[in-house]
Amino acid sequence: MPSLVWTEWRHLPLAEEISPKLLQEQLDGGQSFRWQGLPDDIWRGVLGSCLIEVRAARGGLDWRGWEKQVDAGRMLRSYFDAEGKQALAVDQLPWRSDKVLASAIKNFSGLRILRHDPHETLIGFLCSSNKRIIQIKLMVATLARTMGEHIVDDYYAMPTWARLARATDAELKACALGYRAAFIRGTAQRLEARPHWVDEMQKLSTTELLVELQKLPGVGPKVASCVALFGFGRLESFPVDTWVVQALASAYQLKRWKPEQLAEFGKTHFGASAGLAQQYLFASARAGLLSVATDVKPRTLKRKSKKSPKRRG
DNA sequence: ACCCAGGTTGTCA
DNA sequence: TGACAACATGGG
Repeated sequence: MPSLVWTEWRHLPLAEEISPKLLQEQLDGGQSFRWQGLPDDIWRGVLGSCLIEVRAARGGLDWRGWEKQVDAGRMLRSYFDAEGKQALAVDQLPWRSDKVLASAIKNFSGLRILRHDPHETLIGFLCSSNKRIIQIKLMVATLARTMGEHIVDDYYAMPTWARLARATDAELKACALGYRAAFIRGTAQRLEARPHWVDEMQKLSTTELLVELQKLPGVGPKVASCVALFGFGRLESFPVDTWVVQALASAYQLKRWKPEQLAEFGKTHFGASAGLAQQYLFASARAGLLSVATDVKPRTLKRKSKKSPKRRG
C-alpha cells in the first residue's frame, strides 16, 4: 500500500488576497463538504482523486498534494478562480444602491464561489435536506470511505454513480443517509446510464439546466440551484434555503414570501451574479451579521403545541 | 422528550 | 395549484 508523502509547499497566486478567515468560509461554509480544518489554518481535502492541503498566504494560497498525483495545480487554479473573474461579477451586483448587500459583501470581502465538480456537488446536496453542514460532511465522507476509490491512507474519492447504483441497502444504511438513500440510489440509477450528463447539461441555458436537474430524484429547486451554482459555475443561480429565506425576510422586509417568490426576487434584484449575492447573504446570516429589522425570528414565535396532533382546516 | 437541520416528495383540498 | 405532514438521523 502506498504511503502518504507530501510534495513541498508551492505557491498558487490568486488575483486577490485571501485571509485565513475567508478561506475557512469558502471551504467550510457550505459550498463544499470535502474539507477538514487542521491546525495552523491548514485545510485538507479530496478533490476528484487528488488529496490536497491549502493555506492562505500573501498573494494567494500555499498548497501541497500527495506526491503521486499530477495536475492538481491546474485544477486548483480553476477551483479558486485564480484569475479573479468573479471580482467583476461582484462589482456588477447592486451594492451601490443596496446597503444590506453592501454590508454583507463587506463582511466577507473577497468571498467567491468555488468551482466545484458537478458530480461531487450533486452527491453532497442530495444529502443536504434537513441536515446541518457538519452532518452532510459526515455523510459524504462515509459515502467515500464506503464506496469510493481508495487514494491513500484514509482518503477516498467520491463513489461513481455506477457504484452508487448498485449499492446494497446495508451499504447505504451504513452511511446514515436516512431517507436520502433513496435519492442517492434513484439519481445514481438515472445517471449511470448517462455518463456524459455533465457535458450535456453544461450546454444548456441555466433555466434549462435547472429543469433538467430537477428531473432527478431528490433534486428540487434548492438542490438544483446549488448544483448549478457551485457545480456548473452558473453565477446567476440563486439558491433559496432557510438562511436566505430568513435573511430576505428580515433585511429586505420580505416576510411570508415563499421560496419560489424569493428566488424570483433574487433573480431580478441581484441579476447576473445573484448567486454571489446569495453567498454573501448566506454567510452573513449564518454569522449573525445581518441587520435584522426589529422582529422576524420565526423560531421564537413557535410555541409547542399540546399533545394532540396539529390540524388545520 | 422535544426541536431543528443549506428540502423533497406525496397527499390531501 | 397550493398548503402541509412525512421522511431518517443526530445533536443541542
